Amino acid sequence: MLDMNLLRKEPEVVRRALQQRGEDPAPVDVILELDARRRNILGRSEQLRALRNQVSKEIGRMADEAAREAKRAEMRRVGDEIAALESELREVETQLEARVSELPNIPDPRAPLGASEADNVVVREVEGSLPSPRFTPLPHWEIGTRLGIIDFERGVKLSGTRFYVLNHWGARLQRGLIAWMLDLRQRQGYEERYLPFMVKSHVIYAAGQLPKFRDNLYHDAEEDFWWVPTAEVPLTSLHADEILSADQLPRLYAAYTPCFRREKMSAGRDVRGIKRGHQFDKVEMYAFTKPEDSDHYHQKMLADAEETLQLLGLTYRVKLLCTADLGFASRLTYDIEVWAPGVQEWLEVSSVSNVGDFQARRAGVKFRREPGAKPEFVHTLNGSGLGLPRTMIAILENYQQADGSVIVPQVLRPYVGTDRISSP
RNA sequence: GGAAAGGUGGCCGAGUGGUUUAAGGCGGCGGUCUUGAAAACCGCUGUGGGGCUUUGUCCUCACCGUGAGUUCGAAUCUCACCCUUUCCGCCA
Repeated sequence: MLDMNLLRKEPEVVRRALQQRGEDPAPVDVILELDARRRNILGRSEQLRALRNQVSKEIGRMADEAAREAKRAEMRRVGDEIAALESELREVETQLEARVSELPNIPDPRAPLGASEADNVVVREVEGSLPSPRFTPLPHWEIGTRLGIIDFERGVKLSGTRFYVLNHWGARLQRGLIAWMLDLRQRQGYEERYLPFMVKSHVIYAAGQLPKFRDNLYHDAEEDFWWVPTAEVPLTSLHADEILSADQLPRLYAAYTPCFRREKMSAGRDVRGIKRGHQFDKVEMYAFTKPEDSDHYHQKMLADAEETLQLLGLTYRVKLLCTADLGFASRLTYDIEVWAPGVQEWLEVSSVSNVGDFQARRAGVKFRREPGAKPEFVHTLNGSGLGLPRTMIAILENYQQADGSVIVPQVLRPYVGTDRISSP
């Protein structure tokens, strides 16, 4: 949610932001109009309320019954007027909020200007430690099927397209990765949280997934429950409507959750393999910081995500997203892509974003610099650390051997329980 | 799913239609006293919206779980809902 004061005082900043994102700036004018109407109606209704409050007190003290009844009749009319104004006010406020809540965040000036994802900027490429193979690497769906660790057919039997079953070492590899990543996050200073996988609609809203991205979410038809599309959603509201003290900041969290996405936007894309499923696992990093510290923790979070790939020995690159590719809530985002030689593709395994106060404003997360000081909104940051299926793809494809087996990366061996996967 | 009790400020807790401008206490902050601290005493101490010939120790509105209603006036009365706790039932 953008600050209404910013919209009033510097509407051109918001218009420019929308243009940079490739969106229509027209809603800004609609919003300013609604805001002016809101304040006009509010002023009139409050004046009448003040009058009624005052006269009501007088009525309570009056002795003369005739005068009393006259005042009562007068206040009945005032009451009707207030009711009319307030129903008008509610309508305007509903529209205003709907419009403002659909505005995306203002891009950071450091986000490169661009028209599409083609304008994202590669800021660094880091070579992994693995020797290049002397054979043509297979894609992970071949490796997984041959080893019997990924069962696409039974996934489809149970739940249809974009689902799969992991068998034995496949399941253990994923579970080991999750446990290892959570332990790594802890060493890096993040506190682990186990979270609800279904949340109320206000929680989805606070993270910025509603109202705009309703189509990509699974929703329980009978109750007000939404399946989380990422742990970022419940983490955003972990401190909703709280005022933290300055010494409680920063708060760094890590959480494992499955993620559920309808993928309506990418129907027919990436249907092969495990790259894009309706259900996938992820370890997420999240931070609440003072505004002046968010840049620092953005860099830390990026470095922490990168360390994951370094420890796995994988080749990756870091991209700075251009204004057109930036997520709805984000001001500045780095994507980390890992090289997968089987599918011959850079796979996005992490997205690390500084959201500024955008989500904090929606969720109502504030802090006080010192006792008695006026509460301010915190900044929030989120980063994948990492998405599991794509990390699995990278491991299977990079660590595959000529004989069809897959070496388990050194750091994962205690977690997975084997050095090499050569059969189910 | 059934029954009962309950939901008031950071916390505890009083408050059944108008001196409530939400008592009182705890906690927090500041001060007096003290070499320092404690104790004692004094003062301050919620959030959000709106306004401006005075940006202020300013004016005003809203908020006592949520929403609707009754009333000139609601924390207080009515209705619906939500949540919490305890017990019973079912259950991993």
